[in-house]
Amino acid sequence: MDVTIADNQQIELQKKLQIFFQGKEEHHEFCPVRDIMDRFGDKWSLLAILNLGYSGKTRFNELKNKIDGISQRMLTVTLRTLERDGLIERKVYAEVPPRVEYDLTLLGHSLLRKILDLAQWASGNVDEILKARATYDSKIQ
Amino acid sequence: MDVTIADNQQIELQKKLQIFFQGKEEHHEFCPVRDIMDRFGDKWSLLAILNLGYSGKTRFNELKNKIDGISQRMLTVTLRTLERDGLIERKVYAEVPPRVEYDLTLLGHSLLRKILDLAQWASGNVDEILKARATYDSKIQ
DNA sequence: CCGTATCCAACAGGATACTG
DNA sequence: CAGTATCCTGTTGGATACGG
Repeated sequence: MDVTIADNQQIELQKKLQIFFQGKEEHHEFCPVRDIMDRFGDKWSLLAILNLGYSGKTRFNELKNKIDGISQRMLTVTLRTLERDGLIERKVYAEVPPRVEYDLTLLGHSLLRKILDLAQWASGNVDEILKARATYDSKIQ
Repeated sequence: MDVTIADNQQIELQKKLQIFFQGKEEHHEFCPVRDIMDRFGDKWSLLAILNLGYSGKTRFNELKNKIDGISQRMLTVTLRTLERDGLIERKVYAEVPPRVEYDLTLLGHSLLRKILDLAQWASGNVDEILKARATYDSKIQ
């Protein structure tokens, strides 16, 4: 047999793709997945998760300082959404002044790992992408 | 020594996080990475890449039919952006009527693999997330 | 067949002011 | 301190019509 590593990778890839396309005329059927992946799209979710992963248990204003440029409103909205999805947990301490601490859940940590994989890919390919953009832009002028 | 697998994973995680936070007061410094990851956020890029990965070389209207719900405008916009980033390539055949074929580049294929990893995570955790949402919603009415 | 151009609605998200 | 509430703007993306 003369099966290369590349061939095996290709077969593996097709298998995974099958999972998402099998027997579905309507491809938007796997929307729950998209729904979750949309969390990658909003402006602050990734940064919130990265910062919580980096710093661990963090208070509201502390987090606000770490995530540069985020407004109070958007931090609240972002944290609520992540909490609702079970990715972070919110602990309120009955003190005066009030203290609220946020931290990743186990689920959140498992997502963090995936985010870092992705960030690693992006980081490793940013040069090639920027080069591609430059080439493209110079051609269409 | 009594270092568990979990401990090692944690250390590995912190190492990766360091890469993105090292010596940066301003965390938005690693924006090129975010810039790329924003492609995950828009409404159609992922579906375009998944479909191209699944079907290989595909024509414009063929792709339009496969990606359910996409408008002509958005397919054009999406494909242009992906082409500019060097993730897909566009081949025009000088025929009448014109024929245009799109396909993933090598870079696009490498991104496809990451997307599938992510989709696999999402797919594997969608139940837990939906359960978390239900719990959250029932608590706050 | 494969687009571009134009217009328009919906929504994400910023600024600001106020509260338990 | 840790939020809500309100208002307002910019961007995303859909619908439609037209062009090479």
